[in-house]
Amino acid sequence: MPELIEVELYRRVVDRAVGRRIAGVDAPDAWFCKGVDPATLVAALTGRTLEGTRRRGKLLLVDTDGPVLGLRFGMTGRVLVDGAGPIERLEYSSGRDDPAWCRFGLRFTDGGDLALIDPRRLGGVELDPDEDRLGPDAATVGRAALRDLLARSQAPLKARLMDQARLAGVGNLICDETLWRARLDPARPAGSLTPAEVGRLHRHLRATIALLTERGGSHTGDLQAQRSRDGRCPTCHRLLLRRTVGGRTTYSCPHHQR
DNA sequence: CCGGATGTTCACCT
DNA sequence: GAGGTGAACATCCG
Repeated sequence: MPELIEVELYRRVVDRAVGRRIAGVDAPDAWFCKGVDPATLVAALTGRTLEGTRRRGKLLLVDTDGPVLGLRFGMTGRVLVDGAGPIERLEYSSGRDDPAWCRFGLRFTDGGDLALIDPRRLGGVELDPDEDRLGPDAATVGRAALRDLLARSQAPLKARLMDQARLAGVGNLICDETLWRARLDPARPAGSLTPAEVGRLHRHLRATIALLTERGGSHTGDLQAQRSRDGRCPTCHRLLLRRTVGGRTTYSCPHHQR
């Protein structure tokens, strides 16, 4: 699930726990603790109070009166506070809930808790993550900054937009939906966009993020509904082109996207 | 049974 | 240096 949109929903969930004090930490999976061993993580967080939450791209940051806790969700991670997640009616899970999938947890002194559930284990937790390894957040990036991060690059437009070090938060689904709405070919060299095209991309990037957030997730796009072999362009109903761009499966309309 | 999936990192090529 | 590819992680779904 997690792209920028989902992580923002998770941030609001974790925000419910701000002000609480950590009574205990569960870190049963050393592999899930990135750059720290579980014992160090437990010691660093126990007794701390949550002071606030932030998000940069797909990285969820939890400020405490001690270290900053970084939460990543990979492809299948989600977070629960006091057993509850975001108000998500389109949760795709088929009712599975294996306790072994809880990769990290906080117990609070008020009796509540936070749990990071991640079946595929592609997410992770980190202490004091290096936030500057990420580019500006895609939800708020300015037009000039977007222009600059695309300029002079021969890489495919899609690869550049999904390069988290240059622009943070855009995942495969948001990217395809945005480029379809902006009528831009994902394989175009990033640096080949005209100023008008950059403006269009900037407008559609923000509009698409806002729309999909309102609809409830990265998977609610119009193009997403056609993301299958015989998918067709929602606008002209021609068969969509399916190929790999920037290492990811990409759908686009060869008629509309240039 | 097989392939692919909303992500990231790293080794290894060109 | 810039890009590209494939592997790895573990599970579900078509």
